[in-house]
Amino acid sequence: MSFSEKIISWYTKSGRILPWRTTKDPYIIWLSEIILQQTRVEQGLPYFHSFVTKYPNVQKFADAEEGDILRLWQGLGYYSRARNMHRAAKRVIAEFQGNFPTRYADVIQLPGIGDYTAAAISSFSINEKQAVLDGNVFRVLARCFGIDLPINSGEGKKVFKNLAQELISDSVPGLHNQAIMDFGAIQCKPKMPLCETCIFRLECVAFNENRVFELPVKTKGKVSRNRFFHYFLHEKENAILMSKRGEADVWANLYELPLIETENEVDVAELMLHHEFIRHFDGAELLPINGQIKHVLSHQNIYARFYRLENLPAVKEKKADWNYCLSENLNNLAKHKLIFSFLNKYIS
DNA sequence: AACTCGGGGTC
DNA sequence: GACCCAGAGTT
Repeated sequence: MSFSEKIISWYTKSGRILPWRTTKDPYIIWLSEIILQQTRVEQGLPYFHSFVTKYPNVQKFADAEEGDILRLWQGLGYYSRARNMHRAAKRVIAEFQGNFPTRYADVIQLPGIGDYTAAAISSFSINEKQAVLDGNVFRVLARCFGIDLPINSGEGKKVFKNLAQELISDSVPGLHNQAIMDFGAIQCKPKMPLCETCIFRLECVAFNENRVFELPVKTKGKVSRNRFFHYFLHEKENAILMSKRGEADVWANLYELPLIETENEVDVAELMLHHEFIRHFDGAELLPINGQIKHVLSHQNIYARFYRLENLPAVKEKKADWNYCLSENLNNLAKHKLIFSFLNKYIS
């Protein structure tokens, strides 16, 4: 039996049953694939259901407001995925007459769709022979074939891509892609892989050379930087002063509370002397609401503190991105996790 | 090639 | 705390 036949045989017995696997509709497949980028199946599942329900076809998606899409995406992270999806949907309407493309060469042109997602959509929808290369495939191939090239290097990506494309089934490439990814997720897991019951025990290079825990190899990236955020809760007549973030930084376009960022940790007295604080909130009392909250992102550690602004008759200089939002309308705004966790806890 | 972009699970 | 997850876009 070939590698492909073996892995498909494993999959038909032990694979997962997932809602997007029962369709050939490229739009539904696209929805699931974007949601699952760098996201666990269990984390993405509820979002998949809400998106399919609210936007059952690409026309509905294209017609939506970006704010509504972001709000539905709220809490999932990597928010540029949602914005790119909106742009992609509009282009499907304009350039493909609303028919979501299926060919690799077509879908890879759309924003938010790279090599992995193009291979997934084209192989799942029309069985185009395009091997997917995701974290699971890297791991399975690195171990089975004993490849120690870093998976995040240019050479490594090329070698793994060629190998994956060599191994893929001629007759059922879509099934093969599903199978190898499920195999990586369930059997050939990053930690505690199930080698004792593995169908590749006899030929797996890593297993036979006792190198399972060394593979795959990945070169380390830069260490996270630390940032210190100070958020201000200012309530006025059942409304809360909210701020919309810009395009450049994390959480682009999402709503939060007015923010002052400092280079280092500062206490309340220092914060009240900060030039931005004086510019906007001079004269107000500052009541710390909680201690320091550490919010970890993949590339930065955010140390956040929240303060209540008291006895502030009016904000002196209101930034353009600041607006009062009635508390009953807070749910209409797409907020990032740090903020909606805070609001859920401290605002009734 | 290196950096940036979230949030959550596992060990 | 370190690593990983159905990766992609920008510099």
